[in-house]
Amino acid sequence: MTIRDIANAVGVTPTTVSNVINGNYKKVSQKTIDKVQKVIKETGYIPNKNARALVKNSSKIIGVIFPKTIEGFMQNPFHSQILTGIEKVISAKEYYLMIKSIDTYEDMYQLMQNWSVDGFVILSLIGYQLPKLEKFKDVPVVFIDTYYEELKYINIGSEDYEGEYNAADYLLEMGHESIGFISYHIDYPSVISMRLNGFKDALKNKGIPFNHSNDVLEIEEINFDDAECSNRILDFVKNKTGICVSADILAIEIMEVLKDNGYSIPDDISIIGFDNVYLSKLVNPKLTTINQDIIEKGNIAAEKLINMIEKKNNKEPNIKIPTNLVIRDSVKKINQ
Amino acid sequence: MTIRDIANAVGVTPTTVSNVINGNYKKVSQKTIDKVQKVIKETGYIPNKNARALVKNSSKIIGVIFPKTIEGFMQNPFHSQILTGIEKVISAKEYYLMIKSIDTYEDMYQLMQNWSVDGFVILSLIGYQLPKLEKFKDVPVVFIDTYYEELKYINIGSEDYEGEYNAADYLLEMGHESIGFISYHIDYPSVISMRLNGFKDALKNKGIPFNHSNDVLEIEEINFDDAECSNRILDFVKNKTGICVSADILAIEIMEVLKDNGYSIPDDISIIGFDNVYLSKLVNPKLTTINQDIIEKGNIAAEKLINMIEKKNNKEPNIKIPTNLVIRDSVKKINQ
DNA sequence: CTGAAAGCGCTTACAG
DNA sequence: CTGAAAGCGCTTACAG
Repeated sequence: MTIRDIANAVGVTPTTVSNVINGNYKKVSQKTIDKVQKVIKETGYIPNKNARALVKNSSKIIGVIFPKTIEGFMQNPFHSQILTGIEKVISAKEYYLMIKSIDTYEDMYQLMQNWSVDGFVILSLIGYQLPKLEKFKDVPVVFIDTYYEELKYINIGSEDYEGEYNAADYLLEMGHESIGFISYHIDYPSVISMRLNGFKDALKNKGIPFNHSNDVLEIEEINFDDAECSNRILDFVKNKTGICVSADILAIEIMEVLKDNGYSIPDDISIIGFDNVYLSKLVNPKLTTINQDIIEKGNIAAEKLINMIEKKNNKEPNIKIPTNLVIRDSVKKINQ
Repeated sequence: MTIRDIANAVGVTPTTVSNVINGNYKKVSQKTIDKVQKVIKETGYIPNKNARALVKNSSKIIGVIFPKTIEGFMQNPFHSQILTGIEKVISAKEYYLMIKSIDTYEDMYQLMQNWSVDGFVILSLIGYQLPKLEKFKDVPVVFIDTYYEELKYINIGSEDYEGEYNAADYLLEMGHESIGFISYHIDYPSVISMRLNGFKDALKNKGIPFNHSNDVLEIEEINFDDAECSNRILDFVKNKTGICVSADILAIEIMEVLKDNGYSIPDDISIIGFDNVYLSKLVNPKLTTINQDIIEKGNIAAEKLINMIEKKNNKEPNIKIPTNLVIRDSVKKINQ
């Protein structure tokens, strides 16, 4: 069933049918509009989007790009919450959602040109991976959690520095004097490196010395069956009373390792996370953490992108989602 | 940049370029193939997929359909694990992934016809929602976790009946004699109703009476701040020593409610879940549950669908992923 | 207000 | 082995 079939059934031309479908009502008489809409309704005709995209060079498709991760695409609860936020807005605004997890930007160009994708949301990609950005010139892009000095595109981030500053400061205020920072591999600049900066400055402002090799532990992946992995953590923790972990998921796994090795939390060691994922209030002890509204982050990213697409507006400002401390049960007050 | 530009640059016609792009090598001399590929490489030309989809009436897009849920699209860890499995296969086979969460099937038809989607994976939809299936005749569809007698399409499910039978039987074997079943709203037939059947038959085979209104509790949604919700759970649990919960996520929330109300698990009450989501080994106590390989389920769904698309094969058999009991810390042995 | 015609960028018989 | 031509289903100036 094509636009021509409808035209024949009504007794008009495809031009006229196209005009009513596209709401160009000034060009068509009310009588014709009614007839055409009636037939469309009766037949259940749906226009072919490929044909339309071909001629308009625009598809109403929004591409969402995730980094390929070890544990797999959506296994990261942070990613799935972001996607929840994005999907909600995209579907409300009647766009389509195409998803791809990529290793390199080449894969993304393909997607872009292939389908005349109208815009992209790009998640958590490391700055130095960014290619010459000129290639994007024509397609609106919104980044999420990407730090990159030369980034010419809007980024939706969080108060990473401020949040981790507050996390460390809270530990300090609770009487901890020897605290450490644990994270996944640290790229520079990145969400994690900004959080580390916040951690360092909190120490500095309280006059506590910082020594990277003693106070920072990078972990690729927690493997519960790997003694070496556990040992690195146990070793790191030995002379400390509190730990800032750069992400809740990692914090929760570290708590598991510690508990499995006889540590009691927070009595033996205090832990504070970051993100406030859904999980963090379900674990034991409930995780004290830094909250950010992840779904809202997805919402904003999608809204800004659609703004850029529809208003041809490329000067949307960067946005930082606020963070705040959520006190639960994983940090203990130390008597000084 | 179009196929015509490439043709001009090489000094051939679009027909020839199209043939080398599509691998019709018998129709082109090696010399020409080389020249065309060289220019394509140099220019970074990527064919327009919309044009191709328009003429071939096929897009290499696979649509994945999720039910709209209260908590939001990807907030359900079960859904995100399925998607992880699907995405892996789809991207390995060089298909594209379009995602939509829907309320009704109408939305799905749109997607299908709009983009000439090659096939669908449809998740967790309730049988009675299914429309007259003839509409699908032309498009391969794979269902996941859909029970429907007249389902003419392949379904990838799990051993829901067997799994819950084993869960209940395990509780019984551990000496529990008064046990209940808690789930979200029960549709018939559905994953949950099949699990309930397994629960009932386990009781029956041990000669224990079953009374629906006393032994089954349906909950729409856990609201931690709603006293009425907590009270229903506390009430239900009062005269029981063990509970089978139809899904880990729900089991974990119920444990929270019980713990908040002074229950100690498993000492005061034993809980067993279903699904073995990632979370279940991170909560306290670690949840005893029925394992199913959710990612594998996604993999299989995508593989079967692509088989159907490429082999024009509609006779793929239904598949049931096996389940098995995973004993952790949320069930206590009772002395009789 | 309506229609004829060209064109979006491909693919595919068909002729040579 | 190569090319001319038609067509996929739309939209969009343009003429009337």
